[in-house]
Amino acid sequence: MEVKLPTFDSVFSIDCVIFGFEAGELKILLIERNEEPFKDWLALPGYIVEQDESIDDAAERILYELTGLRDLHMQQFHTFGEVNRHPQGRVITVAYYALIRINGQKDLRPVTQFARKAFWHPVNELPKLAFDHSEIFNTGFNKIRRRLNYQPIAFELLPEKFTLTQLQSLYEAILNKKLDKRNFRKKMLSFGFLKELDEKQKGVSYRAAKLYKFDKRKYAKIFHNDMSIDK
Amino acid sequence: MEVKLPTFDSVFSIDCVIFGFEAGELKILLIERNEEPFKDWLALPGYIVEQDESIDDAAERILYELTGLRDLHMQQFHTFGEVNRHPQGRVITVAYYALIRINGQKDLRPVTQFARKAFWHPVNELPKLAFDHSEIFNTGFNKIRRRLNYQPIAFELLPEKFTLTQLQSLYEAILNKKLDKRNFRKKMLSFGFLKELDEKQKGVSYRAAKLYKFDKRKYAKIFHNDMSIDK
DNA sequence: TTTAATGGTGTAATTTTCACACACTATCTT
DNA sequence: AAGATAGTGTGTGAAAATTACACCATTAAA
Repeated sequence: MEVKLPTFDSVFSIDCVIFGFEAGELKILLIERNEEPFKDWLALPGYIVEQDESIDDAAERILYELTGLRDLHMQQFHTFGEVNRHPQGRVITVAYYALIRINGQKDLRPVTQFARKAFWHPVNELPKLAFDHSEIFNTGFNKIRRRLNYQPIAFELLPEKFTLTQLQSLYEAILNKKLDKRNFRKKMLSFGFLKELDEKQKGVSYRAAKLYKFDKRKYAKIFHNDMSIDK
Repeated sequence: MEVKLPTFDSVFSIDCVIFGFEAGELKILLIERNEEPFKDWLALPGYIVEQDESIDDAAERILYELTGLRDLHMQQFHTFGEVNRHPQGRVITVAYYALIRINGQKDLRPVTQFARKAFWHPVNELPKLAFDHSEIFNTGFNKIRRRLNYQPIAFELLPEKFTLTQLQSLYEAILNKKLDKRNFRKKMLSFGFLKELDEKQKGVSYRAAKLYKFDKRKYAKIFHNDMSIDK
């Protein structure tokens, strides 16, 4: 059974790679497509940009429509423009990423019929995705890995109050390697933008860890410049 | 006198920020436009992507048509998608950069009528450019400044054989600060990818400096991995 | 009270970064 | 040929950052 699809001329689209961290695992947000092409496939949340919206606005709108998530701070990271990346015609897509705390309460509700559902999936063992979305994901993952070194992106993935162990295991998940506990703590604390709280973890069946907060104001003061190389 | 211009729907374009280094100064390639809008203005080389070419291919073609330069290694660095960035309609542009040696011999010849001429202009004291090209330039300049720290891009700007002083002054031009000569040399040589030649500079009226080459193969061996943070 | 699980801590060796100044060489000028 | 000019080339010590490494402390559950 052949499905006849419309084709189109130049179209812009947006695709989103949204990272979350839950249960010690790094995850991304996927949707199950409800439309041809690639009906029933898993894909990154993505759709077509309208005439009268900037691409940044489009990214926010599209993510919301497909997943119900709003007000993330998304950043563009690459544009994919191979001729045949979309079977229906010429579609150039601008890829965005964001990092957010996964919030168990809020569930993910697509607003359009275009996605059947949206859900978190561990970044390890990702299935094959629609279009060139696997490649888009990989490019995005490499970007945030690099960016982790000079931007405070990890804190967007953790709850407001977190333990140093949680922070470390997030770094380990992103960088995909083990870090030394003592050195990690020493270094993180030396930056001076972590605020130690008077609270402790609750509900654990072992010694409770201290909680910390990321202090944006201190961070901004410390790093008005970048951390460049030489002198 | 009002000029009536066609408008268009979604269009992709490419704009190129091409860096060169000459006479101790960092320069970029500009064109003088010969078409409305912004006729007679200075602009980055840029034009519209065809239906049947990838954006990477388009970047090469467009740069060639507007400046006569070919076979550069261009890399995309950002996509600009504000709604009103182009007065004639919706144009989303993917910006590319490249770094090349300025070669006095070859002159710059636009192949299309769209550019009246193409020429090198120092990055300091840039005039106001057409469209949002000043912003595109700034974004690109910041990108290469950062990339200088982890990619061997400086060597693309120098002649094949160069002195350490030339290399240092290029770094200084990009980073816009003075570096210490002894520390710079020590560090550069410590990387191990500079090959010292038996030749010396010629035609200077002072002690001639040793010439060096960038050794791609050694570079590749040394940096198969990235230079990440911690352990 | 024991066990299981994780929290929390310090030091020494090594490497990297940084600040800093002067003698050398080639050419040009007089 | 002597001196001026202009850029080349080199080393060290202090300070800071990075790395490797192991054990006791605390809590809750069994």
